[in-house]
Parts: sequence; C-alpha cells; structure tokens
Amino acid sequence: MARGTGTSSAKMKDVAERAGVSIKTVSRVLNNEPHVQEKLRQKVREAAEALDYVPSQSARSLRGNRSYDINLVCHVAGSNYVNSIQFGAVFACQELGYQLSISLLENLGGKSIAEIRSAFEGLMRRRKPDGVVLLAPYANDEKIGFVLNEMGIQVVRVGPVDGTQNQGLLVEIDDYQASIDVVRHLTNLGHKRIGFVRGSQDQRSAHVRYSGFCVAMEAAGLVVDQELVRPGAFDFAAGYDAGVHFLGLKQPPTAVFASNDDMAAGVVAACTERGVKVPDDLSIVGFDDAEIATRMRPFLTTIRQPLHDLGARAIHELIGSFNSSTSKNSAHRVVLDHELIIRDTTGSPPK
Amino acid sequence: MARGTGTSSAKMKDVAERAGVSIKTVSRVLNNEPHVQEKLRQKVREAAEALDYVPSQSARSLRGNRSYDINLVCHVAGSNYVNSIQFGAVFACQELGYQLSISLLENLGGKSIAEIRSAFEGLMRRRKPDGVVLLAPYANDEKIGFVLNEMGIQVVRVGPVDGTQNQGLLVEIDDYQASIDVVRHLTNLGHKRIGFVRGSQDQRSAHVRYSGFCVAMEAAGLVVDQELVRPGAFDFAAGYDAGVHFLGLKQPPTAVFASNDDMAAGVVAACTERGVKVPDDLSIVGFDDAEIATRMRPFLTTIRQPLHDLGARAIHELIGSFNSSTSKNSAHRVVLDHELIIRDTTGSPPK
DNA sequence: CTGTTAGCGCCTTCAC
DNA sequence: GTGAAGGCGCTAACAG
Repeated sequence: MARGTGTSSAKMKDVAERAGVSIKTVSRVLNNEPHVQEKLRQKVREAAEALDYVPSQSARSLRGNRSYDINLVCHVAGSNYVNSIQFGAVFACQELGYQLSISLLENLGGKSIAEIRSAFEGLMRRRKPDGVVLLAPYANDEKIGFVLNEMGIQVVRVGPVDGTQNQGLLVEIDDYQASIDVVRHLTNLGHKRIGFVRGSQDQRSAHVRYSGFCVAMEAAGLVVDQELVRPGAFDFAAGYDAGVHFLGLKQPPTAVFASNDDMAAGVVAACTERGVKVPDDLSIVGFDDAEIATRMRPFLTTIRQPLHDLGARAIHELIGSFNSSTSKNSAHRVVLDHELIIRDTTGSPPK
Repeated sequence: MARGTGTSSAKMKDVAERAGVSIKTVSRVLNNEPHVQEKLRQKVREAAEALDYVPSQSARSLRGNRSYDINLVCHVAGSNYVNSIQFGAVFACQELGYQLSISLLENLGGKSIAEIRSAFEGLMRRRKPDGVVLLAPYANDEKIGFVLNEMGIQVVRVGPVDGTQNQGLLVEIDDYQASIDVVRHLTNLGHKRIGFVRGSQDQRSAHVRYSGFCVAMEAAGLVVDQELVRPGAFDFAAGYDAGVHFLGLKQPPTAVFASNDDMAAGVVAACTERGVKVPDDLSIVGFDDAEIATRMRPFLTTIRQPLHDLGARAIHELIGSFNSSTSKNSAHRVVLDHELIIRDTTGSPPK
C-alpha cells in the first residue's frame, strides 16, 4: 500500500527524508530562498522530482495568508478584446504558479461605494484573491479602486485611465498616439472628409481615441465635421448604424475611422449591403486587430493592440508587486507598443 | 485598534466566544449539521453575522474538504465557442457560490497516461478543484477522464463523446440530428450537389456531424461525392481553403455545409472574393450560431447551439452531483435543444 | 548555513 | 447534545 498509489501525494516531510535534510531546508529550496548550499539544493530538487512532489496550496495559503489566486473582473459581455487579454493572463498565471479566476460584474455606473463594496465582497468572500485585474469599463472607476484598496487587494488596470487614477499598476498602449497614426495614414492617402465612430462613453479609451483623432485632424489642417462624428458602443450594430448614416449623407465621408474592429466591420457590412466598394468608395480603419479583422473581406486595416501581452504583462506586474519590497502602493505604468496594420480596407479617396 | 479595521477577519473562535458556545458548535451550525439546539443555532448565526465572519477557504480545504473551486480546462486557443460556454459557466458558478478558474492545456494527443497525469497534477494539485469541466478536444479523451477520476475529481463533459465514455456527467446537443436538419433544409430547397467541410479529427463532434450528414444524404437518395468532402480544423482558414477548392471544381456544389460557423464564414469569404453570389450561386450553412454568423454579410444560416446554457447547465450538473447522495460516479446525460436558424446564405440552387 | 518549535483556522475523534 | 484535544502541510521565528 503505502505510497505510489498516485492518489495521495508526497509531503514536504517525505522530500526531506529522501534528501536527508530537514523540512525547513526543503521549504527554502522550493521557495528559492538563499542560505542553502548548492549541493543540498540539488539533492532536494532531485528528491522532489522523484517523489513528484507538489506543494499544497491550501497549507501554504493558510500559513502565509496568501491565496495564490488572481481574479479577473470583467463585464457581463464577452468580447474578443476581453477574451484575448484573459488568455494572456491565464497563461502568465500558470507560468508563475498562480491561478486565474473570473468574475462577472454587472455595470456599476452610478453605484455608491457601499453598494460597490458589497458587490465585491460577495464576489471575493470565498477566497480572497491576492490581486485583481480590472478591465474596461471598470479600470477607470475610482470607486472600485478605492474599495479594493480598502480590502487590501492589489490592483492592476488594463487600458487607459483618467489622470486622477495615477496610482497603482497600469498596463496599456498609447491610444492617443495610435489614433494619430491612423489619421496620418488616411491623410497621407489624400483623405480630407474623415468620419469617426466613437466608443462607449463609459470607457476612457473611447475618449482618448477621439481626442487623438481631433488633434491629428487639426494638425493636418482639417476640420472635424460634427456630422461625421457618430456615437457608438464598441459593438457591431453601432458600426453598422453609423455606416448607414454616413452612406445616406448628401456628401459622405471618403474615409471612416471606427474606434474598434467590431464597429469597423459594421461599417463595412453597411457598405457591402449597399454596393459601396471598400476601399474604392470608402476607406475604413478599425482598432484592436481582433479576430474579425482577418475574417472579413476585404481584410481590415487597423491598429494592432498586443492583447495577449497586455494580459500577461498585467499579471507579471501584479505578482511582481507582491514580492517587491516597495511600498504596497507602488505606482507603475507600462506602455506596450501598438502597430498600424495596413490591409485592404484603406486606399486613396475616390476620383 | 482591535477589529473593525475591515482587513483582518473574525475566526470561528471569535464567533464561539461571542455566542457563548464551543468552537465545534459553531462549526456544526455553519455546516448545517444536526444535533444542535435551535436556540444555539440562532445565537451562533447572529454572532457570525455581527462579526461578519467568513470561513477561511484555505483552512477548510487543508482539512480535507471542498475548495468551492471549479476548473474549466480548455485548449490553448480561444474561440467564440469556448468563450461562450465559459461565460455561462462563470455565471452559474457565481450564482451557486462557487468560483470558476481557467486552465490552459497543450494538446495531449497521443500522450501516455503518466504524462497526462503529471500535466493535470501540475495544474490541479496546487489547489484541487471540486470539479472539472472538460471541453473539446479533451471531453472525449478517455485517458484524461481516467486520470481525473483517479484523483477523485468529479468531471462534467460538454459536447458529444464516444460510446465508451458513457459514464459520468455529460451535457450536449444532438449534433447528429442537427446535421440531419441542415441537410433536410438544403434538400427541401432543391439542392443535390452538397459539399461538406469537416471539423478537426480529434473532436468527436466533427465525426458525429459528418455521419449525420451522410445518413441524411442517403435518406434523401443522394450520393456523398468524396470530392465534395473537405477536411477542416474548425477555423476560418480551413473554410476558406475548402471554398477555394469547391469553386475551382469543374462542377462545383450548389450548397456547402460547413461543420462550424468560422469555416462557413471562410467559404463565404472565398465566394465574395471571386464574385460568386451567396446564396444565388452557392448556399452555405454553418454550425454554432457564433458571433460571426451575424457579423458577416449575408447573415449566415446555421444551427444554434445554446452555448451559454451548455456552460451553465454543466456547472449545475456538477454541483448537483456533489450534494446528491448518489454514488459519486453518477452518470447523467443531458441533451439541450438546438435550432436551425435560417438566414440569408441559403436559397434555391442556381437555374 | 541549517534544524527545531510553534502554530495558521478548521474539522474529525472521542469523551462527557 | 455538546466540548476538548489533535493534526492537515506548510512556513515564520528563533535557536544552534
């Protein structure tokens, strides 16, 4: 009987015995702590390997007051954006010995601090995560940051955030510059009447992209015609509606910049239905380089956001902050590179 | 100082003191065990409430009980299919007081039991989940089922599974019947030359859908021309390739049934590029009713799979099985309804 | 540099 | 019906 059944696993004690050292030494080696001879290190590692030893997370958390759990809070609506970030995050967690769990949160807009606190406590009661990843539209909510802070949970935000939020961890791309890049691409092609489809008002990125657009237009000596600026909600339907609107205009734009790919695809769909040629009659640019960008025809010109890396980096920052001796409220902002991907939906303006 | 800081929480001991009972009594009450006077029950509950007591998950699982954690194992490639199921699962978990965590697993095809065991142990032994949700392509892997079973982890599979696997929990739709529905729709329209794009060979659903296709063709008195059956991998590119192949044939099919929406969209894209009209020249049907089905033009005719419900139901079955007194290996199979959604990619054959 | 001692918070075993 | 010990596997604190 004894061991070897595969079911019951080896404990630290077993490893210690097999390696001929004390339990504490095993603990030291496994946690990469200093003050152990290289020889013993080897021995312990071999013993652990041979016994197929896996540390018990429960025991560890109980003793160390850590859960080794990171929670990704997202909105109750799956999108390729969220899923890609999540994917990168799970991957990084696995690599670092953490576990990623997912929470869904209803829209909290306008809720009081007390309500928000209770929502989070309900969510995290069972197992308090060591850290939380906040995605749009929650990344920019200062109340949520306050509540989490109060609960002693470290936070990392992904995506642009208000100036007032400039504390804590942040991982993003330069949305502002990316928008400028788009407009520049379009004006280089000779476009002058450029339409814009905005994102959801409750997401900071929507505003940053719009202001980048405006500034770049101005820099190019062009005016922003308010008739060519349409509201949106980062979804296909909004893009489609905007497209229908643009095409119905007496003087339609020759190019449209949509704040994300789903909306750009919607604009293209409106064109396709009406026999408007893309890019011959209308150039279209998106933002994100989501899956849909290469699953539509023509292929979408867009800004590539390294979604996978954003997620992975967020996790690395978070976990790094646990181990860093810096004050727990270490503010750190990392900006990843974006890239303009020129495909088939942009060209010179008609005639 | 003392308590009230919100950060440090009350323990069972504190509750016991406040209620004037022993620790064990508190434990009994909180776990709804019998043999406690109603009076004490009340007292304990009040004390717990007043102290805002939350049991420590780590201590609980260390002592050998449940983790209230359910793990969703999926392949290292996000897809709308997986994400939709996951969404339903998270939602259900939240409702039932469980937490959903995600694991990514490399393809295990052809690996030995020992290798699989070690992969899972690495994944789960850190914190053993109470249950695991297995999605394609892992749902049908009997070795994985064996290993998990050996580890004492309850499993629920989503999607079709081999006959040999007829033990344990299973949630699926009737893929076979759904395929028959598709062919019937096409033959009713008058199609006789019908092409088929297969799914990944390692997923059971691919085979079930194909055999449904064959049977229905035969039932309609049609032959399955092997030149019109193309391999696929459930992704856009495979559909596109198949489409290119079909359109290059001397005698192309008048309709194509692709085993999922991504591939159907690929076929449509091939048509769009070549100026082939859908559905006038070629009818196309997909499977899943994923996001892309309504983000492409024309809208895709497809089979709707209740992905959200499949995920939610899987969780309910799993958690239900924990509480049921039935033997732990309760086999249960639930089949959810599918629906043929007729949109704009199907019509009568040309001429 | 290494080993011993004491719990972390909970639940099970056994007395009362 | 209820309570008092003891230990799950690990690591912080202190010896040696």
